[in-house]
Amino acid sequence: MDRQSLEASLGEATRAARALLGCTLVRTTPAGLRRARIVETEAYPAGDPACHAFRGETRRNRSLFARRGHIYVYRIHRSVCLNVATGRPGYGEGVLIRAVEPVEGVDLMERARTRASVGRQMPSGVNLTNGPGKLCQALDIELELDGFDLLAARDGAPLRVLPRRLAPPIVATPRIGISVAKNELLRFVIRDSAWASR
DNA sequence: ACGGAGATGGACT
DNA sequence: GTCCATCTCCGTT
Repeated sequence: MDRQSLEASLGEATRAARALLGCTLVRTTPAGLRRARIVETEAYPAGDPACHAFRGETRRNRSLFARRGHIYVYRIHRSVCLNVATGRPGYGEGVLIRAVEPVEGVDLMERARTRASVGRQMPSGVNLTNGPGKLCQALDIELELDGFDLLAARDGAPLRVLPRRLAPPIVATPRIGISVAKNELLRFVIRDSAWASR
């Protein structure tokens, strides 16, 4: 099977996970503006047992079934994770954003991470955003943003994604932290990025 | 009402 | 590598 038909069989999520690499997340809060480049993603296609939508739609995973571009934000232990839905309505699938590279508003990110890490070592450098929970802390992404439509967002919206100029070099690896479908190459990283999680 | 699981992060050995 | 903090949702009672 060639790569195109393989990706087609895995759904839109895989293409989107690659396409999001190099794009810029723009976060606007009363505190100011933060920008960060996406350097690591994971695809969770429809029909994948590791996908939160695998067992059908529930109140929690509702946003994964929304139209392409809606975000699915959920809590895991003490962390919050950010996903972008990629399917047509009724197809639960999406992309987990696993790491970003700070571009603007680093001071705000440091403050947000420090606030969320009271009593622990102050996060800095790559440690600011090199994990799915860390980037949500740094960008103040909370559960309230669950269901927000990224693609309808305009200038000044709480969260936007801006297209990249050039397609970056990409490395595919197995996904991290899951208990099923561990061997699928559905984690995508910008090659040699220092800002990836591992 | 209750128990368990979870796409994690941080501290520590 | 190991441990565990601490929360939400979900399936079952």
